[in-house]
Amino acid sequence: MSQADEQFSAVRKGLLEFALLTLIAAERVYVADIMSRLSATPFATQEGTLYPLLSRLRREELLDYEWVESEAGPPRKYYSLTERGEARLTDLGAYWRLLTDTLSQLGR
Amino acid sequence: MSQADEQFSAVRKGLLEFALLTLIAAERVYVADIMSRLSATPFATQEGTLYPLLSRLRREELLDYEWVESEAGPPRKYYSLTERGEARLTDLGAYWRLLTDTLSQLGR
DNA sequence: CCTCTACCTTTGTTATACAAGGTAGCTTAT
DNA sequence: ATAAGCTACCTTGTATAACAAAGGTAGAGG
Repeated sequence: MSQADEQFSAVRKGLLEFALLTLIAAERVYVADIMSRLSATPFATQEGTLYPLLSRLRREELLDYEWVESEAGPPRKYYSLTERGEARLTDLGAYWRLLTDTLSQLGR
Repeated sequence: MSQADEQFSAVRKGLLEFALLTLIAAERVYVADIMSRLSATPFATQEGTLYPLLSRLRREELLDYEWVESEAGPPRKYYSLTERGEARLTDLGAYWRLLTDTLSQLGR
């Protein structure tokens, strides 16, 4: 995967937001969960990438969070989608399909 | 579309190479043809974007070209895929499917 | 010689990704 | 008690890359 990642990084770029919104829409997660869920996928990433992205999405009011006490250790920030976030995810899905359709039409 | 393009530019970014290889695999084209074929799609772009991309793909030996006389005006450079180019296009298609599958699995 | 077509380069902006470093709460062991 | 260690939060700085806009060369035809 590492070699492929190098070669296709441009394609993957910008899709982390899509992956992240998709994941958060499906599960209530905090950062360590996100890292873990993405680690086995092409979207595997670092904290230093994830936090700024989460901050941006929060500024755009696509995400919300709540503090949740942990059984052991410091409290955790669990993320969820706002209504705007769900709308954005829907739009991204539509855009993704548009790209797919366009690519398939260019191939004729 | 212009508003959506702004919002989703990160997703579109990096896919121009994929779109371009797909198009050139399907048709023998020169730059004006490419601009025209892409103009009605999310991949619409400028000469200043296209030429450097074509140069890079040629350096990577994914593309080849041949000069063809025009009935009127200067000769045109028609592009085609090399064997490596076709292999790359196949790989991109596989990677695209991987991304699609991953996204769909994250949404559960 | 003027215009059109077609080639291509240069420069600046923007966004992403990553690596490294920094703060602080909670638990455990001495 | 208190120090050490773990978990979890987050920021800063750097490299890379795509994109876009503008500018530049040159042949063919009227």
